[in-house]
Amino acid sequence: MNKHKRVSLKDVAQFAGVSTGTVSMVLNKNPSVAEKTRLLVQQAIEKLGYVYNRSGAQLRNRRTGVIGVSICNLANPFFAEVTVGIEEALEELGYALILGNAVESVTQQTKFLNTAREHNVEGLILMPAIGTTREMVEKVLEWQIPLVMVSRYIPGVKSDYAGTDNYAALVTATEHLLRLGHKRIAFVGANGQTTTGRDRVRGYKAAMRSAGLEIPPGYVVECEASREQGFQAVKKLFATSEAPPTAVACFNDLLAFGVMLGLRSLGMEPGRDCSVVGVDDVLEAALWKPGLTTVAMHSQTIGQNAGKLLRKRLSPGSQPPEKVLLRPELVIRDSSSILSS
Amino acid sequence: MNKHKRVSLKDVAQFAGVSTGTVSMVLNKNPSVAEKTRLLVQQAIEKLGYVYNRSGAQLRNRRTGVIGVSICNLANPFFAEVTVGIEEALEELGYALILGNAVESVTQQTKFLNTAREHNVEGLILMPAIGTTREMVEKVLEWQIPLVMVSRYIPGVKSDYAGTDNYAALVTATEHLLRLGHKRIAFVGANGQTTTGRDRVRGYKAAMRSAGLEIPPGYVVECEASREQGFQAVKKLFATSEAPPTAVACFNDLLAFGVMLGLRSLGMEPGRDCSVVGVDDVLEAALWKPGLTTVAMHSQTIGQNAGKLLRKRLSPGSQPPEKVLLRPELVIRDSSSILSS
DNA sequence: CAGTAGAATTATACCGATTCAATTTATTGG
DNA sequence: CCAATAAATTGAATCGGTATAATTCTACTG
Repeated sequence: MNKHKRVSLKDVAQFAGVSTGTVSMVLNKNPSVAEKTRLLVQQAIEKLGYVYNRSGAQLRNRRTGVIGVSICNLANPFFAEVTVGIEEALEELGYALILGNAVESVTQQTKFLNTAREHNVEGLILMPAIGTTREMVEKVLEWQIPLVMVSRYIPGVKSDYAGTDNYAALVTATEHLLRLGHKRIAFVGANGQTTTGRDRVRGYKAAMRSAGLEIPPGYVVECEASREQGFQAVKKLFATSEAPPTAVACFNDLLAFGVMLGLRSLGMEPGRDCSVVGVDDVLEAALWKPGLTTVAMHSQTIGQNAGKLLRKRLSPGSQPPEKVLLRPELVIRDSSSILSS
Repeated sequence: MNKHKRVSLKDVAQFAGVSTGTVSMVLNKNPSVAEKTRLLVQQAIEKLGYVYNRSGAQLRNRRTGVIGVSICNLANPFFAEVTVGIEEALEELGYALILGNAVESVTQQTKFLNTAREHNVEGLILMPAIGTTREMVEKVLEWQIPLVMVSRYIPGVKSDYAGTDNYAALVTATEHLLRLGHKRIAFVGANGQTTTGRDRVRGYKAAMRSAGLEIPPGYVVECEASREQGFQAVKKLFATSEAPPTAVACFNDLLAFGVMLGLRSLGMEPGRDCSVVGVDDVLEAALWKPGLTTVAMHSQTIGQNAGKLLRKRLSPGSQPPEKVLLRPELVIRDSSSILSS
């Protein structure tokens, strides 16, 4: 109502004829306030159009109700989906998210983490950007702010972690192709920059090895996880190898999309002439033609788990760091099929 | 360094042997502090490991350095990209973003906007969720917090707005097809739930009308924006109409991909037997065979513009609300061609 | 060298809520 | 009906900065 000066708790108290302490208790649903006065205060709040001011509160009682979330790359649908899960889990508990997009730059990431600290976040969720070192994270841990790492981890760092088993994901994907009779299986998207990348390549190699298969040279294509790079990778794969692969396991769905498009541009039909398997099961995967066979990483659930871990960490009593690893799940669609010939 | 009690500005002042006011001035880069004392204070800050506490500051000087961003649906890559742009523009100015994902629910949206207000955000950026009414937005405007709407708008609401001209996008797309000689042009993906949807259909219809063409019944297909729906839409389009279209303008690229696949499944080659045009210019568009002719909407730039508008609105002096509409840009590839026959 | 403009610094009230010991009011048992 | 106890309320100190008026320190002029 009032145009110029914001209504403060003091104004409400005055209007209702009680003390500020009482109003505060009403706002915090303190049971030791009489029903009669509670109503009185509530009416005053209504009447004056009072808006709770967290700045005042948080100064006194260190609780800001804010969580910092550092995202390695928000433009990547996978991490966007993880973020959705985090938001969902924490919003429910009344927390607000302050969010930073590192765009895979540790400088940006550090800058954001420092800002978050100044804003007195009660907890931090970190999807480490490429190049994040153990030292960096340990410095943050010294701040004594509850920290949960998500999706990627940093070896040796003692902290909560939520993710999906990347190693198992590529074992699953590769074994699926093996079961369909494929033997010449390539891997597109090798990338040693993150744990995610390293674990996935390891999974692929392990599955091939335990099937007793050699990986021909050139079958492991290093590249970034984008559609274009997948598109390029296929060309390389089919141009140079004497014996072209009959199936391609990809680092993630984005790459798989690129690979499928690349196959088409070479006159091959994905799923028929060459099987393609992705990882992530982003929303789009089901909408492709052919539908992409992929390994669901449950991005949104990862986010929710991160939220839950943080919630545990925020409540009093200190437990040792916990790692919550989801089991990846094979989703069979039409981009993979039995090897014919 | 200190383990238990956080170092405050007062501690720094004491250690450096100056007053709190001086320390505050150093922190705020106030030029009227002597170089000598500035260094002294800086050293003390370093030594004690002081961390700036915004809670204290914002209480006094109403500046929180926080902007609230309400996203209609973060899982949608288009809006995620817009968010990236917003982050980029505001992070640069030292603002932190508090973020809410409405998931297309006005209840969630309202809840978030209220929280943001309690957190004393200095500005709000709103991508309205489906079902947002004029009344809702006008209530927010009454809060006197600078507000910028993005991508979608609410007719009749007086506020800053950043987006790309959706009407022009479909005029451009349709006129491109008309120039190629097409007359029987269908539209796939009509959807009246958002201004985006309504404006695009309007653009298509206007272009057809000003070319003096009637739109045959069944030529405007209502459906959701997914590949699968595009795939289905084509079948409907070619099954029921006596005179099948020679070109299809689509609500967005995703649908266009579905349409292209649908055409193939009917034995037609997109770009040769039927032209297809999309909207958005997602990364994939260039990789398809044939490359998708589309209208670039520059999602990230929209976000940056929103950030810039807000920055203007935050600086003193009140101008009338401003609408920044990007000009969509036609990107011609191979999915559209001259009408032969 | 006095006088003074200007630069640098300080002291203190203040922002808006919370907290908790102290006080007032209500309730109950004898 | 009073004392004892429980319930409800109050008031002032407090959190950590910032603003500003007042003050001290410098440097320069005539």
